[in-house]
Amino acid sequence: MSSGIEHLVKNLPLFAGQSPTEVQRLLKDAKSAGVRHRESLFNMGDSAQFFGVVLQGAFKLVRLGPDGSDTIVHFATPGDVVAGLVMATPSTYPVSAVAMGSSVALKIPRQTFLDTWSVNPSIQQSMREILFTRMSHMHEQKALQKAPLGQKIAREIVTLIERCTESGETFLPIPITRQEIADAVGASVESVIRVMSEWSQKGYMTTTDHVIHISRMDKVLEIMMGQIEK
Amino acid sequence: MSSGIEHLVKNLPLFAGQSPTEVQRLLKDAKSAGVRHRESLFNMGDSAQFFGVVLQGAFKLVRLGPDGSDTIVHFATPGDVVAGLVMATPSTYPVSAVAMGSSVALKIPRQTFLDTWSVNPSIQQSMREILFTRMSHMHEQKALQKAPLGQKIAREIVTLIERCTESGETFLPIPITRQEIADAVGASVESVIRVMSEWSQKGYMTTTDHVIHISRMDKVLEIMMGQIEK
DNA sequence: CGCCTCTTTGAGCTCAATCAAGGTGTGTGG
DNA sequence: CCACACACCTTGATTGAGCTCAAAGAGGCG
Repeated sequence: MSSGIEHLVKNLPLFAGQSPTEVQRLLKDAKSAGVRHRESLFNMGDSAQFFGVVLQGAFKLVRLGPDGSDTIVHFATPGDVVAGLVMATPSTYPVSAVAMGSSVALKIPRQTFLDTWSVNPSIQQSMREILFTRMSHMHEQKALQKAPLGQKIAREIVTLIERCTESGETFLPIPITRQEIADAVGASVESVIRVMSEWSQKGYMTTTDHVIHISRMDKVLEIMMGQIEK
Repeated sequence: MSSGIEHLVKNLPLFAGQSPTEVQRLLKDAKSAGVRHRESLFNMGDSAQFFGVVLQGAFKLVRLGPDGSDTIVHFATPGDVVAGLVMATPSTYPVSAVAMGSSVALKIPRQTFLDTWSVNPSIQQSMREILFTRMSHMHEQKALQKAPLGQKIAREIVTLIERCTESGETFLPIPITRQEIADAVGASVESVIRVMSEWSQKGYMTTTDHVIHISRMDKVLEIMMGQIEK
């Protein structure tokens, strides 16, 4: 464990209630890894030797479609566990984890998972909660399949902001491109741009350096709820 | 536990490797419940007092959209665990589980989960695998969002058949309506009918009493792979 | 300056949604 | 036994949201 990381780890809800010595054991052979923008923590298809806990920044979990276009399956934000489910059985990563902006993650070896994590009920509990959140999110998204594109985009942005910031903030602290939003909601870049440009023109939000700032959260929430047309 | 159920339980991969006495404990206060076609095992919003293990038939996990239309989030088939994730914390069911055809499920109280399941690493492992499968399935589905409707329907049917039958079978042993397929792939009934009617006319499949039988699996697989137009 | 990534805008087209109507089979009650 | 409701399937006509293709502007960087 490098210095300067401990405090980040301490604050993770994931480890809440664990004794310091137990945390030691849970992090046996763990390394913190800085990953630069666009670089990946692990790649789809690689043998899954470790799982990750996001400490800073964000990672997109990407699956390439058969045609080459890729789909963003999840945005992993600080506190999130990635590839936790694949540790159970020897296998390969089902997705790639690519950093969005400079990011930091703990890389924890599979063996530590098998030895320590899988027999710690409290950690298992935390991981179930994380999974549950992710699952709910996917379900909601599925339920919105037939909703207009604007609604999907609004929801994606809003929930991402909620997950990344102290409540009340109105900007998304991770750099995200229109293409990434498109990959996340299952739309084409052009369509995403058309929708979001309109919002910019109406003064609902601005984008600077790939960072989205919402100025009219009320309006965006209305769109998200489907109470507004377009 | 009623009679005639034991053998079903014995064969579940979920309990593989558990000693008989441990199985006893895992099933403390569990009841097997027969549920008739269209009736529900539990409803979205109800306080989550128990989770389920599907023994026979199938359950659709349904979420109602805000507009009233509902979305099928998952088809739970024998061996599947439903509402397993919500046992961790006291909460309400995030979906309804509705039987498709006469079905049977074990209802296992939350307390048993907390006492026994959550501290049994081997069971936890099995549940992780089940979750992983479900997660993969959702990811795949998300990756197909932009694929033509036929491809989505074909995939849904084929994977459902795989999960419900010994490998090699070519029919879906649970009664499913076009509406349900539509709700599962996120399309309108009419569109599903148009696609499937064409397949029937071409002799790829037949439907009798809501049971789908595939006669040209080769063709259906080609459609699923996107190698065929329409 | 050329290359790269990302954004933008326009034009045309297509797939699937919607609306509307009708058909079939089953159960139910008079 | 008929009538009626109900749940599901089918077909047609129309429409529109979003996709595709095409072209080009706007920063950042070696």
